[in-house]
Amino acid sequence: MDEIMKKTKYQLVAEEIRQRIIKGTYQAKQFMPDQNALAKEFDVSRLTIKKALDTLAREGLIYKQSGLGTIVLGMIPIKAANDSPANAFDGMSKQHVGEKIESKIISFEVHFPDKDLQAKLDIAKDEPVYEIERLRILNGDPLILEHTFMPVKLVPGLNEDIMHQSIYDYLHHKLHLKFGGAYRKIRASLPDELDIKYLNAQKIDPILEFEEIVWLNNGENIEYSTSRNRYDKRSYTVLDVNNF
Amino acid sequence: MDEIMKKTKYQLVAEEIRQRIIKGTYQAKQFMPDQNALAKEFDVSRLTIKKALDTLAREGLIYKQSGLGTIVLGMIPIKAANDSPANAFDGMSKQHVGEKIESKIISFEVHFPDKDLQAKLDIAKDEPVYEIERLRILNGDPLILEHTFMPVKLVPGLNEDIMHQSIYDYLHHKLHLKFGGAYRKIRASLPDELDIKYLNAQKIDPILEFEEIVWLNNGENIEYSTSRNRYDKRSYTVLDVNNF
DNA sequence: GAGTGGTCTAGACCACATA
DNA sequence: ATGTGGTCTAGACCACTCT
Repeated sequence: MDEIMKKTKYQLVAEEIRQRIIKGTYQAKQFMPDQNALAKEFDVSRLTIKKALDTLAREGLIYKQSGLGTIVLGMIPIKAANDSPANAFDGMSKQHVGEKIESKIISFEVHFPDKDLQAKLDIAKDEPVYEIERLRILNGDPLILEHTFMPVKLVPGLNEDIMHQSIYDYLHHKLHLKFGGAYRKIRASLPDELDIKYLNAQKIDPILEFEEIVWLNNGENIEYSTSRNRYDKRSYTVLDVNNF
Repeated sequence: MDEIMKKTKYQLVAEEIRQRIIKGTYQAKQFMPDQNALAKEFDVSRLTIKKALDTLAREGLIYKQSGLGTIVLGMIPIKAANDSPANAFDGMSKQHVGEKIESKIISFEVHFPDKDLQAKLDIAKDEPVYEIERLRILNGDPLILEHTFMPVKLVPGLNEDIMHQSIYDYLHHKLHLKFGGAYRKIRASLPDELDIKYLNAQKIDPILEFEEIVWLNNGENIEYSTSRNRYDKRSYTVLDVNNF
């Protein structure tokens, strides 16, 4: 485990109900007990039950319908192991535990941001930024080519040693920064020279590209980056649920 | 407007605060008034304020940090007009109001599902399914090639006339079905013969592919589909926020 | 009409960040 | 120590779906 987290009541309730769904105590495509019954059983208020069910609904395990009841959805058949879940802030290391991750640094520069980058990072024109190109290698196979910009003032002491490991760990555990959120844009694109050189992409191999802005819990933008994935190695998943 | 919806208190509060952020009454990268002050001002309970702020946080307008306060994030610089938002259940028509949408039907068949499709739609092997291939054309340009499977029992009376218009409207307004949620998988892929023929894709043009399962509010799966987008025409956006 | 989930309140306590 | 947002309660009313 990463950190010891004190669980709240609704998290404990959610965990128990999740187990019941997985174990089949609550069958897929069937109604669960209603919120009042669950509140009585767990000896908590109905609102606490509702929060627990909200959590499970966001995971796609159940669907709540006002006036009707709560239906168990169960497992989703197109999920796969190499999907990156939509809400993943952890670095690659957390998504590929027990696998071998290497990083090759292609370039590492500092300069002033141009107009476009000033807007994306929301910084002044005289705020220096790091520009990093890094190749992430999973079990010996080139997987992602990252192109990252970060304000120097937010990431003091960044060096090649850190970049060979996990930048995420450095930000999180050494600098004690916390991520607030991220906005991602996903598209397909043609391979460029760098992709061909480093990702071993063929001239016609499409690239799955992510463009993203990440901000901290205090609202400052910490990163603007594009990352280019080999099309045959990665896909991305999103769960949309009504009424949230 | 599509439907007249009675707004709840927290939706009204959210709307007012959203306006204040847009108008600049609450400045980006600054703290908003705290929840108690807002509760007093709007004369509602603090929980109602919290629900309103949760809504805005999910939109990426603000970020809440326990022990600190609520920070206004403001507009996100990499958003663009042709992005499809992550939570879009509306058909294309709702996303492109005032633009000309046509549909060309490439094939329309009925048959029994194979093992794979039985799992994806969660139906028995003797439940007939529609199989539809449709080209969606926006303002004269081929945009999306859809390949859709739907159980016949859930969509009675489907015909070519409806498919030329909006299937979404037929499901929603004629059959009064309601979508519960969707699970989407996004990847880049190589163009196949159909893409080249109908999307006017070149042999090397990558395709942005969506694979999705959609379920109704009663938990039944209504659709399994793959849709293939011209890489230069569409991108997809996702907002991730911590603590939800 | 009966039963479901959604909203809302007033008040309480807790976890957390800053000073 | 103070103030923030997060959780939790008990009870109430509402909107919705099905019979």
